[in-house]
Amino acid sequence: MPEAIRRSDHPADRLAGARYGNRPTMKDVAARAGVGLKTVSRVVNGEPGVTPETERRVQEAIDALGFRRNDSARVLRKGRTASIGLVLEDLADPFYGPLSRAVEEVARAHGALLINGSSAEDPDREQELALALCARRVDGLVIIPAGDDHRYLEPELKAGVATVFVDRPAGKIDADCVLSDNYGGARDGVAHLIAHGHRRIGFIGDMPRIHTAAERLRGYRAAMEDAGIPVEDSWMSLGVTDPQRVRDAAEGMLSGPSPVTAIFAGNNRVTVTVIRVLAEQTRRVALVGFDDIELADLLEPGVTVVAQDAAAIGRTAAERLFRQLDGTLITPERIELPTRLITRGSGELPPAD
Amino acid sequence: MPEAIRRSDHPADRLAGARYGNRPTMKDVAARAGVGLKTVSRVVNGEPGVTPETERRVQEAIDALGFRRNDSARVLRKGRTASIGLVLEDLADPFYGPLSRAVEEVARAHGALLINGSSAEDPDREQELALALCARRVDGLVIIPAGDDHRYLEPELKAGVATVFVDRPAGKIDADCVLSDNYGGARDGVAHLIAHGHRRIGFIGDMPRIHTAAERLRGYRAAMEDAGIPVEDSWMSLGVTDPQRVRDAAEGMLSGPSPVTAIFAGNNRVTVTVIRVLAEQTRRVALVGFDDIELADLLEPGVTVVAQDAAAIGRTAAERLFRQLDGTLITPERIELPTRLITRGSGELPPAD
DNA sequence: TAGAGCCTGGACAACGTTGTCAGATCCGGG
DNA sequence: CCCGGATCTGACAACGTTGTCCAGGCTCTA
Repeated sequence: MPEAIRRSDHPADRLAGARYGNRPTMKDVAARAGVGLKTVSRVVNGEPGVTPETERRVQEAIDALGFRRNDSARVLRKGRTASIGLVLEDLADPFYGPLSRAVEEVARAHGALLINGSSAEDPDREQELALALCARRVDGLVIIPAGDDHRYLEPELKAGVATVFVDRPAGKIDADCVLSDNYGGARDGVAHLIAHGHRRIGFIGDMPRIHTAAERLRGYRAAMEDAGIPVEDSWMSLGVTDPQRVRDAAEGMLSGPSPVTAIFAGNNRVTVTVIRVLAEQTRRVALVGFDDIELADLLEPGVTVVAQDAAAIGRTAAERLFRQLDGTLITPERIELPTRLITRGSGELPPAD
Repeated sequence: MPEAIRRSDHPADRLAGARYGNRPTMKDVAARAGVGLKTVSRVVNGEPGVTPETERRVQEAIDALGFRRNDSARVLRKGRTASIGLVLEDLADPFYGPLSRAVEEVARAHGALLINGSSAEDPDREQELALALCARRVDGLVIIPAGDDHRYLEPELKAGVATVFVDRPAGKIDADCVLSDNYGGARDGVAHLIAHGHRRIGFIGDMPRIHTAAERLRGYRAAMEDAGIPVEDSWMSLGVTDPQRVRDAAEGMLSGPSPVTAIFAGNNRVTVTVIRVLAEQTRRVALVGFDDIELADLLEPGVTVVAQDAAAIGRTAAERLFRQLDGTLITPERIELPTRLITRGSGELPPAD
C-alpha cells in the first residue's frame, strides 16, 4: 500500500516540538568529565580499557547530569532494536491477555521489549499497525491476523523480519503459524454432545471468513456427519458476535419448528451470552463452548468447554520467532496445538424435549 | 541506579548480528530513481515541490525495492518517537486488559504507538522497564507502580518525559496520578454489609505496602468504626493473594471462635477464590468484592461488587499524558475516580449464625 | 531580451551513538 | 638511555533520516 509510504502522516508530526527537553548526551558527559566521547561510551557499555579513576569521573558526570543513553541512536548504529511487535485483535479480550503475557515473558527472556497494538479485527488497521512496527524496525512480529492477505509483508520477510502468525494462518504468503486445533476441538465438543444423546444441536459462531470460525464450523459439520445427522439451516448462526444478535440467534434456534436440545458456542463471547439466555429458559439445554471462561466451574451447571491454552500458544509463537532470529529456524511451518475438552456439567445434560 | 547504566547489558547484544538484512535506504531509492536523496525524502513525506513525473519515478523505485522508511533514524533526527510506554503489573490480569486497551486507544488517536511490559509486582523490574522505555525515548510513560520510590525517574521528568501514575500513587516524587477511590469504595462496600445486618465481617486483602490494599483496608476499618463495631484481628487477613492461602484465610475466619457472617474481598483474585470457598459452605455467607468480575451476575447468588471502571482510568491517564505533552498541563494532580457498588445478591444476604 | 521571481532538485550538516584505528603514556628490560 | 609492548584514550566516520540553503531552469513581465 503506497499510501502508507507516500502521505506524510507520521504521528510524530502531530506532537509539539521540544526535542525531548534537551537531554544530556555522551558529549555533554564527556565535556563535564574532561574526557573523550568514546571513553564515556566505554564506561556506559562496560567495555574494558578504562582506569578506575577515569571511570569514577565519568560516572560522576553521568549521575550529575542524569544522563541516559539514547537507544534510538544506538539502534541506528547497531541495526537491532531488541524489540518485537505484537498485533492482536483486542487487548481487552480475556483470551489475549495470557497470550500477550506469554509472548512478553519469552521476549523478556531474550532481552527484548514488546510493542503492541490492537487491530480491532480490521484488516486495514492490522496492516497499518504491522507496517508501523516494521518502520520502527522491530526485530520480529507476532501477528494475530485480521485480514486474509498478508502479501504486504513480503518485503519485510525478505528483509529478515522474523514473523509468526498466531491463532489464524497467514494469507497468501508462506510464514510460520501457530494455531489451535480448531477443527478437531469443535468436532470433539460436538461429538461429546452427540454421545450424550443429542441430535438437534445448534451452532453459533463468528463470520466464516475468520479462519477459526470456519474451522470450528467445519468441525461441527464433521461431527454431525460422522453421526449421520443431517444439519438443518435453522440450527446454524454464522457471523454473529454482538450480544443482542447472539441472544436472538439462540432464542431462535430454541423455539423454531425443530428446536435444538444443545448448543455449541463458537467462542468465549458467544458462550457467555448463551449462558445468559439458557439461564432464562425453563427447559434444560446442553451447552459446550469453545474457549474456557473464568468461573465456568462455579455456574450451575458448570460450563463444559473446549479449552485452548492461550499461554502455550503465545509461548510457542514467541519461541519460534526468536529461533528465526537465531537462524536456527528456516522453513516456515504450521503448528497446531491440541485443545482439551473440560467437562463440567452443561455438556453432559441429556436432551430435554 | 548506576548499574543500569554502567554494565553492558543491552539486549540487542544478545541477538545475532545481521543488521536487519540490508534493507534499502533512501539513498538506494534515489540511485535507482536517478534523483537526489532529499527528493526521495520529499516524496516519502508528501512534502511539496516534486513534479508528478519525478514523484512517479521515485514511487516506482520505492515499490520495486520494497523500501520502508527507517523510523529509528527519523526519531533520532526529529526528537519525538510518537510512542508511549505502559508499565503494568500483569497483562494477564483481567483488570489491566481494558485499562491497557483504553490507553492504547487514546495513544492511537494521538498517533502514538504503545510499548508495554509487566512488572510482575516487582519494584526492581518496574524500574528496569521504565528506564528501558526512557532509553528508547518514549514520549511519555503510564506506570502502574510496583514500588514506592520513584525518584529514579527524576531526571526523566526533568527532561520532559510525560508521566502519569495509575492505580497507585507515585512514591517520593511529584507526579500526576489517576486512582480509584479505593478508600471510599471499600467503606461503602463494607457499610453495605453492615446495613444488611452484619457485624462480624472479614477482610481479605493484599499486602498493605500496596497502596490500593492499604486504602481498602482503611475503608474497611472506617466503615466498621462508623458503625461502632470493634474489629477482631482474626477477621483480617493481609498480604494474601495466592489461591491456597486465600482459601486458608477464608476458612479460618469462617470457623474461628467468632466466625464472620460476611466477607469483604480486597480484589478480584481474592473474590474468585472466596466464591469457591463459600460455595462449599453449608451456611450462607455474604460477600462483597472489590473489582467486578465477569459472569458475576450469573452465579447463585450473584456477586455484589465495588466496581472500578478500568477503561475510564486508562483513558483519563492517557489523556492527561498527552495534555502534558501538549503543554496544556503543568501542575501534577491527583485524580480519584469514583467506584460503583453493584448489588447482585451476595452482598444482600442476611447474617446466618 | 533582460531581470525578477518561482519552482524544482540536490549538497551538506546534523541528530547521538558505536567501531576503527592510531596516538599517547607508562612500564620494565636490554 | 632507548625501545618494545601493553595499556589507555580520543578523533573520526558511519548508521538513515530531515532541515537548511543554494543552484539552475523556467515563466512572466517590462
